Amino acid sequence: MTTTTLTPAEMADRTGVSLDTLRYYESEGLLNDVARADNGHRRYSEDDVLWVEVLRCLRDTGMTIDQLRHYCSLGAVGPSTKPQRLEILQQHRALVEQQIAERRRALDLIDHKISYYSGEDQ
Amino acid sequence: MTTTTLTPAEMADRTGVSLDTLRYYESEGLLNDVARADNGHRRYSEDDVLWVEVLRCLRDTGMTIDQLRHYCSLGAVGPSTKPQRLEILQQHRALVEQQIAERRRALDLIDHKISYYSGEDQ
DNA sequence: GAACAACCTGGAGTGCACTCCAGGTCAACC
DNA sequence: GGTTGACCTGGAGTGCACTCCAGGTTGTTC
Repeated sequence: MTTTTLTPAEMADRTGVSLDTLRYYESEGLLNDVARADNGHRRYSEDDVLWVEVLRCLRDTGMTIDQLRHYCSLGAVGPSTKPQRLEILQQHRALVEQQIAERRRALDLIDHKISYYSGEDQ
Repeated sequence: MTTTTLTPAEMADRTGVSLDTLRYYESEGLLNDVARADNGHRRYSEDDVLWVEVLRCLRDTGMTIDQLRHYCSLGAVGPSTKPQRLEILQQHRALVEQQIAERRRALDLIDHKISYYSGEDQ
C-alpha cells in the first residue's frame, strides 16, 4: 500500500487555497510537518487536506490567524491541552451563532428595504 | 417644533460608529448632506442615524465601501434608479443567505470536532 | 543541451477599512 | 485672557491576510 500524496498544485486545487496561502499558513505555524519529496518539494497528505479544510472553515467564520496559531500550538503540545482546545471551539461556536443571528436581522432589514423599493411610491 | 439634531459625539454614541469612521463614510460619499452648525460643526439628524444603521448592516454582512458608494450614488440620482437599487439589495440578500448557509455548515464541523474533543480518547 | 514547468526561499508589496495625528478654529468657563 | 474641550481639515499610518516577486534548483521534454 502506498499513501497518496498531493503536489502543491494538486493541494491548491483540492482545497481551493492558493499555493502562496498554503505556504503562508505553514510559515505561520498553521500547517505543520508537511512532508517533502527528495527534491525538497512539498507533498501534502489527505490529513493535510482535511486540516486545511478545518482551517478555512474557522478562518471563513472569523477566527484570526493569531487565534488559529494558538489553537494549533495547543494541538502540537499533546492531549493534555484538550480542555483548552475544546474551550476555544465552544467560544468560536458561540461566535458563529452570533454571526447567524446578526445576518438574520440583516435579512429582515434588507427585506424591509426591498419591499419599500418594490412598493408603489418613492 | 424643533428637529432634534445630534453632535458628532452623540452620533458616535448612538450608532456605535467612531467619529473618524463617520467622517470617513462622509468623505467616501456614503453619508451625504450632513447639516452643519454655524461654527461648522456637524449636526446629524435622526434620518442620518437610521441611514448609518443601514450602512453598518450592509457593511457587517460584507458589502464593500465601493459597493455602498455605488448604491448611495444611485440614491442621489433619484427615483429613476429604483430598479438598480432593488437589484443590488436582492443580490446582497442572496449573499447573506449564503453566509448563513456557510455558517450552518461551519457549526456542523465545529460540533463534530467538539464531540471529538469531548469523547473518551484523543 | 536548451527550454520549460513546477517548485523552492526570503522578502517586498497590496488592498481594504479604518484609525491616528498635527495644526487650527471656536465657544465657554475660571 | 488663558485654558479647556469639542470639533474642524488633510494627510499619514496601521493591521490584517494574503499576494507577488526575484533569483535559484531540479527534472523532464524536444
